[in-house]
Amino acid sequence: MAKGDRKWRDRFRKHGLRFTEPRRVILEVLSDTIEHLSAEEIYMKVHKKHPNIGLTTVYRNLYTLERMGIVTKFHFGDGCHRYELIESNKKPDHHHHLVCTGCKRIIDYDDFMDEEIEYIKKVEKALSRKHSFHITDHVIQFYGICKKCKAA
Amino acid sequence: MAKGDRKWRDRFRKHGLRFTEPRRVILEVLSDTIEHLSAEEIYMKVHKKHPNIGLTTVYRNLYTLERMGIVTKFHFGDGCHRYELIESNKKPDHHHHLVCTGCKRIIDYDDFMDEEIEYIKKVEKALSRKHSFHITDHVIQFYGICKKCKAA
DNA sequence: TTTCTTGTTGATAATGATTATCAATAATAA
DNA sequence: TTATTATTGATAATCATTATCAACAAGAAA
Repeated sequence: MAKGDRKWRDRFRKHGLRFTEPRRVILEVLSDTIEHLSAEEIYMKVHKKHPNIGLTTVYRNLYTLERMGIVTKFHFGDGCHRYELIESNKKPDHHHHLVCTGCKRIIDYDDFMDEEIEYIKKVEKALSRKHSFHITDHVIQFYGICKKCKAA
Repeated sequence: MAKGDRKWRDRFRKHGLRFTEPRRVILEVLSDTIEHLSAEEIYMKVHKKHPNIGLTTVYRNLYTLERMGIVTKFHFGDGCHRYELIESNKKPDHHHHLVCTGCKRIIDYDDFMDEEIEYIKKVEKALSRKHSFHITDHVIQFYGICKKCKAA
């Protein structure tokens, strides 16, 4: 077992779960991409490496990984969910998404994160006071037209 | 035809569309609520007034209204889309949503809109320069636990 | 080791929201 | 009045996601 895998195994152990081959492969696929893959797309990449791993297993484990706080599930308005590894060495830790309504491409961006965090904090404080609402998460997404689609 | 209806009729006309009874009723339902109704929920309310209007018609017209810029479609992560009238006399023009992950209730809020607009503007400018991306819309949502669910 | 418990898997069927199809109908234009 | 075009409602189809369930495999207990 590779060194990185041992880490994963321990992480699963803590939740009383096992670090299986399908889980290893799914994490591998997610680690190797900067894209925002859907369950179906993940399944296809997984399938190339291990043709015996089924789609159900992919769905099931994406849910597991989500609960474990390892992946995040997004909805960009194209009829399916898309998944992203939270701790990826291919992406900035905290970032948001730019969705092109033309070609559906998704661009990560992480500018003005300080300003954003400042703004979010302010809102959180006000909301917890005004509505006694305890914020645990937020989603910020931008929609528009990318360079290519503008030219076309 | 009521005075308000004439306005709607003209608006549809401009798009080469007709202001029909199903459309009138759907708009009526949306105007009369502060909730964030799903297509199914809208259909049920519409159905009470006009039992002959079908679910398909509701879906179709919500799409039409969306394209016309009259309603906005949201996705709060509960497996369906929810619709809101853009120009409603029951809601502030610009607002965001607080989603309780416990009871799924959605709270509108419109605090700190100035700060937000300031922040958004900054991001828009930077993005258009950096990625030549032209932003047309954005989504900001907060997830957390509401008062009731916290107590329970 | 053997046995027992429990997590995991893959195939299949089921669900639920949304869309496509299509003939019938109603509104508008010619 | 007729021709055109938008609209409708019912039905079937689609697509992503979940539930079911028997077979299997890893780890714990004996």
